[in-house]
Amino acid sequence: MGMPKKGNRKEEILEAGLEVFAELGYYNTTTALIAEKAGISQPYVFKFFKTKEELFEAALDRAYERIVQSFQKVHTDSAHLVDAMIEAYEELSTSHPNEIALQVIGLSVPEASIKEVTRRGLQRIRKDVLDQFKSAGIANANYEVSTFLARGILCNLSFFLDLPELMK
Amino acid sequence: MGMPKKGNRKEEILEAGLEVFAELGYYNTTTALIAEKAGISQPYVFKFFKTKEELFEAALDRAYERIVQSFQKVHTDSAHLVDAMIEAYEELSTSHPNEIALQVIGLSVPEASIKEVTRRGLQRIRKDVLDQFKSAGIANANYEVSTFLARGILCNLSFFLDLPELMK
DNA sequence: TATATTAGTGATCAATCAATAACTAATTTT
DNA sequence: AAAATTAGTTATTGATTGATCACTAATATA
Repeated sequence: MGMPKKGNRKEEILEAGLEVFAELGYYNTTTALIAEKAGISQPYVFKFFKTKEELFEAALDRAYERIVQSFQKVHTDSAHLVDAMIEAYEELSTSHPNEIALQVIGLSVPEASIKEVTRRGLQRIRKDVLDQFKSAGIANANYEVSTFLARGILCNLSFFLDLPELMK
Repeated sequence: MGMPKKGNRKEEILEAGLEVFAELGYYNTTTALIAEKAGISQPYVFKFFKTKEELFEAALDRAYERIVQSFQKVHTDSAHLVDAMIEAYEELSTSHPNEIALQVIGLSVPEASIKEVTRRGLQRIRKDVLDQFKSAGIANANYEVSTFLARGILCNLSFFLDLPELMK
C-alpha cells in the first residue's frame, strides 16, 4: 500500500473542496466526496484541515484573494476604469467559475467564522476598488463603488440561479 | 392531555419556521426547534408540511409574496418612483425583517426546488417593477431595474452580514 | 351514549457524517 | 540496517435529526 506520494496534498484537497463546495453548497458537501475527488481516503482530509469548516474557509479565502488580485491588476484612465473592472471580473468568471460560485454560497452560510471570511473579503474588495476609483478621479466614488459591487453580486446570483434575465 | 386547540396551527408553524429559518439558516434549523417555538411536538409539524423542505418553501414564498405586494402598492410619478420604492422596501425591512433575512438565506440554498422558489420570486419582482418603471415613463427602464434590484440585494446582504459600510 | 373524527403526543428508527483511533507501509535519516 | 518519520488506510463511533408509527385524549355527531 501507500500509493506514491503525489504533488502537494493540501493544495489538492483545497482544490477538490473548492469544486465540490461550489457545486453542492457547504452543507450538502461531505468530506467523503472531497476526499474521493482528491483521490485519498476520507479521514486523511483531517490531517491537513482540522475541520470541514476550516477547509471551507480556506477555499472561500482563496476565492476572495483571487478576485482582489484581479482588480488590482487593472490600470487605466477614469473613462474606462469601470469597464475594465467589469472585463476583469468577466474573465474571472470564465477562468475560475467555481470561485465565483463559492462566493455566492458563502454569502448566506450562517456559521460565524465563515461569515467573517465573507465580510473581510467584501470589505477588501470595496476598499481596493474605492481607492482605484478615487485615484482615477471618478466623481461620487463611494456611490459608484456600491453600484459596482451591487451589480457584480447580482451578476453572480444570476449566474448561480441560472436566471440570466436578471441582468438584461 | 390534548391542550385546547389554539388558532390556525398551520399558520403558527409557518410563522415559527420563518423565524427560526431566518435566524439559523436552512440547514441549522431543526424541525424540533420550529416545533418548540410553535409550542407543539416535533412530529406534529409533519401533519401540516410533508417535509422540512416544503415548510421552508412555504415560508420563502410568503416572503417574496409580501415584497411583491409592497411594491405593487406604490403609485407616484416617475420623478419619485424609485425613491418611493426604496421607501417601501425600507418599511418592509423594519416591519418584517425575518422575511428579508429569509430571502438572503434562500439565495444560496442549492436544493433545486428551493432555488426554483427564489427564481420565481426574483423574476416576479423584476417583472412588476419593470412594468411600473415603464408605465411611469422612466428612461432605460431595463437598466434601472437591474440597478434597483442589485442595490436592494446588496442592502439585504449588508444587513445580513452586519456590514453597513457596504452601502455608504 | 355509543361512534366517528380531529388534535395531538411519546417512542423510536434509519440514515448520515464529521471526526478519532489504531494501525500499516513507505521513505528518510543516522 | 536499525530507527525515526512521513504518508496513508481501515474501522469505528457518537451525535444528530428528519420522518414514521402507534397510540391517547378530546370533541363533535348521530
